[in-house]
Amino acid sequence: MLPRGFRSTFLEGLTTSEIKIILAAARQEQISPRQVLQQEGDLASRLCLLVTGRVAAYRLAQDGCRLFFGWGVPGDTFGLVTIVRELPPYLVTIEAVQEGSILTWRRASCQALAVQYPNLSRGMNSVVTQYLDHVMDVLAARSFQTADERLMRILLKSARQIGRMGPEGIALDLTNEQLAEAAQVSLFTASRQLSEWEDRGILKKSRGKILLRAPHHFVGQQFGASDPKSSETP
Amino acid sequence: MLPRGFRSTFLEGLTTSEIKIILAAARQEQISPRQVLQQEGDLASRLCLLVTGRVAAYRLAQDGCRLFFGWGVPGDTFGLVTIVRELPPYLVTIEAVQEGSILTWRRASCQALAVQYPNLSRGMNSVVTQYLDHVMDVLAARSFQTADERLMRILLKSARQIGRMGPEGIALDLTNEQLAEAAQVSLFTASRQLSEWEDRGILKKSRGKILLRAPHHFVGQQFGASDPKSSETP
DNA sequence: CGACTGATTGACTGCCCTCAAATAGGGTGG
DNA sequence: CCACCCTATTTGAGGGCAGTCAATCAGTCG
Repeated sequence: MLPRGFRSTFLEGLTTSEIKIILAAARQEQISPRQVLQQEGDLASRLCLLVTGRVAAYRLAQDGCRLFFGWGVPGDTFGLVTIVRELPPYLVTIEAVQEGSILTWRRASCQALAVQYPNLSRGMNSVVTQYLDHVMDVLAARSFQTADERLMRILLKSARQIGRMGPEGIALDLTNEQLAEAAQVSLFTASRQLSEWEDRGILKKSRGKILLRAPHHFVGQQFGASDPKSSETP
Repeated sequence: MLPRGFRSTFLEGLTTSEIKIILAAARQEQISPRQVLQQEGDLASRLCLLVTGRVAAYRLAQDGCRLFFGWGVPGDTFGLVTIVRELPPYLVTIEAVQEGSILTWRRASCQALAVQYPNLSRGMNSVVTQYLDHVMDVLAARSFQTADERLMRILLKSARQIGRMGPEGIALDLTNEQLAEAAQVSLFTASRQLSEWEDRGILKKSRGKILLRAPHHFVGQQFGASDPKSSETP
């Protein structure tokens, strides 16, 4: 039911047999680009585990501007708000950006499972905590970093999350627009900065794709962006 | 042990007798201004419930700049990361800004309680989810609102959280500096804007205090800042 | 070979931060 | 009661980062 090598914070700490039971309670579903898995504000009725594919998490401002929070990759979970008591609305919109598949649990079902398996409950807690940490990082970046630094940050983060390792470097399937949105930078600023980096040989651009050449060369250089936790080298 | 009328998301859904048992496992402690209850990055060893007083939650940037996330008021809980599995670091620093008192649980103790009382586990989940929602709101404000709008947003939010109702309006114990930090605005921008609002009669300033006159007059006026959920009037 | 979407480039603008210097509160000690 | 100090606050001038706008260019797909 799950691909080989599948890892998920959500299921961490559970035994194989427990996982089997929990998965048995789920429904599998295919997803396609532009499909909305959950909509911010709708009543939270189900919890999703992304099995394959890629999704985007964002909020809509009143003027229609999207506030992007991050990508979701296999192993990530959405709609965790489902298990709190008062039938609350989803906090963010989740939209598929690639073909893929998800597992879903209905509200009652995952509440029951959470009570029965404390480790599942803890897993959910871990996931929400990770999201909290991540959003605080994004806020810190938005507050203290320049547009260029944020852009590099996103490039490196995306490389780790959705990059495909190749002989010439790490390939990313991202348009300038997606990159700009993720880095909270205007489309033009992104284009300019990427061009400059291309001139410097740091990366190579093509339509809808970025090739990061040997990112280890410039990780942790002047960009405090890579990973604040691991950059404290004693 | 708890003041009359004490409410906390953390303890919601628990019976009185359950609460009694859970509180019995806690240690009470007094806190004073500038005292740090937990430090970002330290290993999470205890969970705190604020009983009385006021605290601030923030992160430190590498250059020492503080990134303020919000106030904590009685009923709020901190260090929830304590209950995840891998003995992780605290996500934020919590610092007292007023005299007050807290209840604390040690790691092992609250993990055991969480397993025994699923409703406590759910309560923790609710709290973390609320924080996540809040931080996403702050990020949205930072991204889409002007300095003035953010300032007004903080004024209104603070009024609800820590305002004291009086005959002339709502009194807030906040310095310009605290306000500026919370709104992610420079001290000077804050001062200027507050002066303008004072001229318009919207508020009255004195050293370290703000008096909001009849805030219902300008809530939801040109400021999309008040409360995005309730401002969607059909 | 069009048509469409994605990307580029330059010029301009504006919000808001920075810096410097002055001003005012409010408590303290004489 | 007054002089004093420390901190909070004000005000103006100047500048820079990055966003907006408009127009053009390039790559892909039918």
